[in-house]
Amino acid sequence: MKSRRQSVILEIVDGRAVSSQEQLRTLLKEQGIDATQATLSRDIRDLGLV
Amino acid sequence: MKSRRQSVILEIVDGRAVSSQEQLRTLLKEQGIDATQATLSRDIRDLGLV
DNA sequence: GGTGAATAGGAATTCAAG
DNA sequence: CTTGAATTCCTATTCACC
Repeated sequence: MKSRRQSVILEIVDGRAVSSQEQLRTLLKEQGIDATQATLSRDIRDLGLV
Repeated sequence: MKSRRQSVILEIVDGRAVSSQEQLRTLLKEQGIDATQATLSRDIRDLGLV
């Protein structure tokens, strides 16, 4: 689910500095969320993140 | 010459918004300066540009 | 020390497909 | 409308070479 994934992304980014989409991918996986780099790229754009 | 090239880069960037190193490369060429993407990447780092 | 060619690396976009 | 795989695009780095 997109909104769930995006809210977890915001939590992760809020807590620590994430330096790459692949790292974010790993952190999301630890939270039980699987997504590809393409999807994370879109989420980051949608959320207005750097 | 490196310093000459870098000062022209600063002039170009000051005037307009440059969105890629290839575009900068083209603009430099119009000024008679030839350089590769690798060199421009180093110049941008040296000049502290984004 | 500065440079270009080639390569690696990361991110955005395309192209089906669900 | 959302996604993953593949591709494309852009930048940084490596590896000679001068």
